[in-house]
Amino acid sequence: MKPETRKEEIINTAAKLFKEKGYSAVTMRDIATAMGIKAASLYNHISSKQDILKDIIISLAEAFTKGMLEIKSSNVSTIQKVQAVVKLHVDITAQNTYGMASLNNDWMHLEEKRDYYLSLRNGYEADFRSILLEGVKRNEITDSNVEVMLFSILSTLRSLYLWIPKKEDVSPQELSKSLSKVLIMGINN
Amino acid sequence: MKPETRKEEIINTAAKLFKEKGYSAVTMRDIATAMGIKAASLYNHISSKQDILKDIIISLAEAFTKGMLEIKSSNVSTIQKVQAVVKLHVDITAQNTYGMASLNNDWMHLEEKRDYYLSLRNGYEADFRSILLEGVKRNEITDSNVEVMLFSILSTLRSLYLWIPKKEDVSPQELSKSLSKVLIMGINN
DNA sequence: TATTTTAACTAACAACTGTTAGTTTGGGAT
DNA sequence: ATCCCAAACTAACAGTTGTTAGTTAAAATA
Repeated sequence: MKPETRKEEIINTAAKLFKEKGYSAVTMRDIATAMGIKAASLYNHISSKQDILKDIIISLAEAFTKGMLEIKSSNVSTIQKVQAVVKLHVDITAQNTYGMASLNNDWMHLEEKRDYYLSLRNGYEADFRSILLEGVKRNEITDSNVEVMLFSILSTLRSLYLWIPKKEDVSPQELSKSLSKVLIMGINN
Repeated sequence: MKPETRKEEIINTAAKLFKEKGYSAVTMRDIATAMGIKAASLYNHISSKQDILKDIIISLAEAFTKGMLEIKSSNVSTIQKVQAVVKLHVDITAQNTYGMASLNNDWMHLEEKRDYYLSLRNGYEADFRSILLEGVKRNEITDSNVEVMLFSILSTLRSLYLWIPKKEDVSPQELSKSLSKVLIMGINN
């Protein structure tokens, strides 16, 4: 089913530890011990500690960028686009909750790739903002503070990695649906 | 106006650095250099690195607990209670954005005080949950997934520390108001 | 003026960090 | 049987870590 390579095993083990303690607090010896080997053996598969972080973060960031590109170019209502963004986050996060922790909290420790990551992130935010602005223009979305809406929705979606593991009984489909409802309709009756 | 003690100066400098790189990546020498002194000199004022973290986090966590206690015991509508919770977060965060970063991201490095922090945090969440449940019972709040509402609102409020510094032109009053509106009424038109 | 306190300093420590070099082991291909 | 190679190992490195001990200069107190 899943012929996981040794390198992928290292990356997944590291991501799990990074989520618990953060990148800087995890040592190569921690990762190795968790796998039952010695730290030096890790270097048969990866080139540096930073390389592990890069592999975790960049692939996720590119997945988000790719997903946003499809949503942006789709010909549907603004509400449907927002629902698609919610689904994108739920799906990617459900598949890799550990990696999402690093994406959110450890990106500043990317050295060479930091600027590239930030450009992807800024582009993503800009795309989402323009979806919302278009929705206001089309009268599909309240004409109040778009920045606040953007911030509120993205904050919630970026925190999913903390919450999904605690609610394993909820399927991604259900979660996307109820989350979209709350974000779009609010909580009042 | 602000007769800041040397100890407070250390704590504020540390909090700023902790926000940028995380607790583990900041060294005592980093903190000292930022203040123009040597690392060993810090120990005339604080007892350990962990002690700095504890001072940052516990005071904030207790401020939230205290604020929630007042809201819980106030005799107002559920919507007004939610608005009060939003205001509580905006006010505390606006006053100490650096510390809020540690509260959110570095609490796992509290050693002796970790369990105490977690008990405050869990109590806070439980109180907020019971406010929402009461609102559903009173028909003030949609009878859909309360856990999703709780998660969504708290995620947004806990991310304020990232957003407030970028929008310095927005006053806490305005922010509380527009944020409450988005969280309660949603974004649809 | 004499004395105590505050808050800085230098020097050093033992432990830990990421990483490299060189070696060994065992299984698959020739 | 021989070779190859992936993947583990041991040993060690140079630099960094939080922290302590002991000292010093200036400011506050007596």
